[in-house]
Amino acid sequence: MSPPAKVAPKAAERILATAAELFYREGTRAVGVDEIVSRAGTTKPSLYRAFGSKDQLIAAYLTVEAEGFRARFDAAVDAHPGDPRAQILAVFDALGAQVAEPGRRGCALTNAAVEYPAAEHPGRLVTVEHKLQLRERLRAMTKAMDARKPKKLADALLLLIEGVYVSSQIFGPDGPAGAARMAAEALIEAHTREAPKETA
Amino acid sequence: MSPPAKVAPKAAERILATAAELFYREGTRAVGVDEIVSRAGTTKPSLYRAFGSKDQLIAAYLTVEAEGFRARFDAAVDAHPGDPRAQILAVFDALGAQVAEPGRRGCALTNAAVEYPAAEHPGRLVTVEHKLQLRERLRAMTKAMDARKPKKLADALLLLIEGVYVSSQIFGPDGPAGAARMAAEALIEAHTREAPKETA
DNA sequence: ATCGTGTAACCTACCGGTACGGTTGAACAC
DNA sequence: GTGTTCAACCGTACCGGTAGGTTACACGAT
Repeated sequence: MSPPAKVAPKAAERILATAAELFYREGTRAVGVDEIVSRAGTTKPSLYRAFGSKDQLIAAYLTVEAEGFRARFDAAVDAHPGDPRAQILAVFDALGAQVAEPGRRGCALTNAAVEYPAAEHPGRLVTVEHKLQLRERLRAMTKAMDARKPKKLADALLLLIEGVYVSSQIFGPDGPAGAARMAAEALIEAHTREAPKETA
Repeated sequence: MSPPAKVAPKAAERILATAAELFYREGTRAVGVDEIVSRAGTTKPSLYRAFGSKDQLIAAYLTVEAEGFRARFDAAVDAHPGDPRAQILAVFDALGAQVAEPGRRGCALTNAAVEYPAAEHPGRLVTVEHKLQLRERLRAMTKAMDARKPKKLADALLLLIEGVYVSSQIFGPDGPAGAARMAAEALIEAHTREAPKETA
């Protein structure tokens, strides 16, 4: 009477969920595998059978985080079909709301890249690919709004986004992150205004 | 004939210099005290006599980094006395040049704050104070240029600065950091333009 | 029989931190 | 000049704890 129903969360899932919470809160380097498995109510062999190594567990955690980011990004975009300017501003609104949540500590992907400078680290690879995707998506949107220099505008917006992520964890809730949306508007305006010399 | 001349660099100085290099390159959590003292040609007791703990050594390292930042900031500001707009753009130029240097990995202070979420960590305290100072200095400059919303403009510029620092270590030299100066100009322009209707 | 799991022990390496004893050099009395 | 003293400064050797990672094996359910 329960076709695909697994009521028992598998050990691997519990490990990943527990690791995600601890990794995000304290940083991946600060959390040991012993703590993860004991909080997940399982044991080290299960972790190593399912993920191979701590580094690969970190990569799996970051992959989940990247999917979450994309989901929020898509939600903001889908709320304003055909209006790239409104889409980007919605992204900034969602971003502002997210970093204001208690317990938030910026972007898990970015944080991991800071923690692991080595280019070959599995977690870093996930981060780099994700950020390249983000850059591309922003570029597509700035092109769609006929910005004068779409790549520059997209990069400027990306700087704001990363700035929001890191500054929100250094300054508190009243930090510079609150200026992001207005800045994004101003940058978009500056790149799309018909202005001094005009081009269509 | 050489009153303050010490040709022999003391152990503490060597430790701090070595630690600074390793900490910046690899992250503070990735570097053990054993590696520091062995590369510095000394031993652990010297480290603990001079700095008390690894955390305090990290704080000392970050203090040095903060002084370096202030020195570069001052140099950019002093190059354009009485012209806050040019001062800020000079800061962005210096920033762009700095993060383009090989081996650079963003802001040591910011990176440390990401590594240590705990508010009480000595290194984090150094970072938070330094960033608050930076915010204040930017505010003073945006006020001096009669920006319409000087605090918002200063915060937006701060977001760009942090964005440059973190994105430069995720994307390579062709990353979004290259858009920072232009974005800063646009934001300053937007905050100082003589309103929708133009006047010179 | 097989798969997923937990038990329990074990490994090497390294972590941050310390008790203690040696070396040096300037200051002093003679 | 010589001998003594004393405080910095320093290194040897070591501590307990924990890190990530591995092994062999037993168990229960499908």
